[in-house]
Amino acid sequence: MPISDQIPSLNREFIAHFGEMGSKWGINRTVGQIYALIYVSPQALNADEIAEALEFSRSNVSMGLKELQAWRLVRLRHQAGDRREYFEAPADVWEIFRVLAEERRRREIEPTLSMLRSALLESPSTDAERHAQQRMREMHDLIDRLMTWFDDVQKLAPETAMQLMGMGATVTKVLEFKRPFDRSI
Amino acid sequence: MPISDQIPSLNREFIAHFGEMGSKWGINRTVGQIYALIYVSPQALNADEIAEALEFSRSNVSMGLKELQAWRLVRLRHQAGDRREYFEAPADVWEIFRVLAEERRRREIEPTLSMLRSALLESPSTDAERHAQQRMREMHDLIDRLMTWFDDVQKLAPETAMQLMGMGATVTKVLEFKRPFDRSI
DNA sequence: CTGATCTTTCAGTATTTACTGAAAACTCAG
DNA sequence: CTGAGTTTTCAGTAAATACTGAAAGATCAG
Repeated sequence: MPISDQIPSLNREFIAHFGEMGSKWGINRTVGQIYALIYVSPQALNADEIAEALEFSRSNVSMGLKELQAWRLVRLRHQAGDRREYFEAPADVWEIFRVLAEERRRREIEPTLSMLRSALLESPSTDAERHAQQRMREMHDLIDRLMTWFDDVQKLAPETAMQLMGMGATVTKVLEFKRPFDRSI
Repeated sequence: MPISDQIPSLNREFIAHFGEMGSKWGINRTVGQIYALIYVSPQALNADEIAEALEFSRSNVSMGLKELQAWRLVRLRHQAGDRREYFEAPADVWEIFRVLAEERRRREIEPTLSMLRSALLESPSTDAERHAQQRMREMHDLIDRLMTWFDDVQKLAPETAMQLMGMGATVTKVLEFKRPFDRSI
């Protein structure tokens, strides 16, 4: 049964959107759609159901699921008396965000940081190199700072993090007020 | 003069890295390398210099620069008595981060938010649709919250934002302490 | 063990994306 | 205006990526 027969139009647009956006994030169309389908599904799905619903080849679904597992975006479950593997997306959206951020960090940020770190160990011999190294240091320091901060927030319980976000503007005001008295932070 | 002759090895690795990472971010290898070259360069570069240094075709450089301008990552300048266009990267790394975040938001987040908003206006008719809509609402609300918070931080002066980040852990402790007395935040 | 059921791998093909060279378009000094 | 210097466009080609079907590999009930 093809997607258009089985999936409500509400969900169809959601799935299609994830397919199109997929390439803007690091994943491809297929993977995006598989995730979207699982995300909105009320129960866990097996690979055949996904292949049928989205009209992808079985092997394509297998590869897509493998990638989604590597991203820790879907979870594998088994159902009693059924040998097939069922997949579901974690329910807590804050957890999803946290996992996504962690994975992107590991894949995209850390390699860059370590490249920068090793570049900063070199001794520049020309002015051009000295300038380049300074630029790299600035980039390194910003990323490093952002990551340290993110670490802190990531450790928070969801509710606390939400609180912190809700306070964005408030915290700012406190800082503005505090600055004249304490420049050490 | 090819890249290997002209560019110090320190910079070569930086440029190569940005090329490889390029595809993980939404840009391609060429665009990544052009940006890296401009970023570490002590002075603004023109298209011919870039094409020569990286051994890309002139037209490829032209397209790459167009894309970098669309991302607002490079700035166009003119030098006295020279008709050619010179390109440079903004010096302030915090500004670069801000611009990048803004662009990604505009291109990747906003379209998703508006898709979700319109899906939330539909009236679900089945249980499956009701469930899907609830999931979409959770996703919408999280993204919306993150964006609102980010708006607040984005408006800060760089130094204030840095302060705020430096306080990540501190603010948390304040919140943990505060919770028993005030649950309203 | 055996064979039924399910998953993964992979070589080949299709599709998409990136890149080039040639030509068109633009810009401005003279 | 003219034309030399410069940038952009675009059709064609090259390269990379995604997708498929067939076959191999697992797993497990009987």
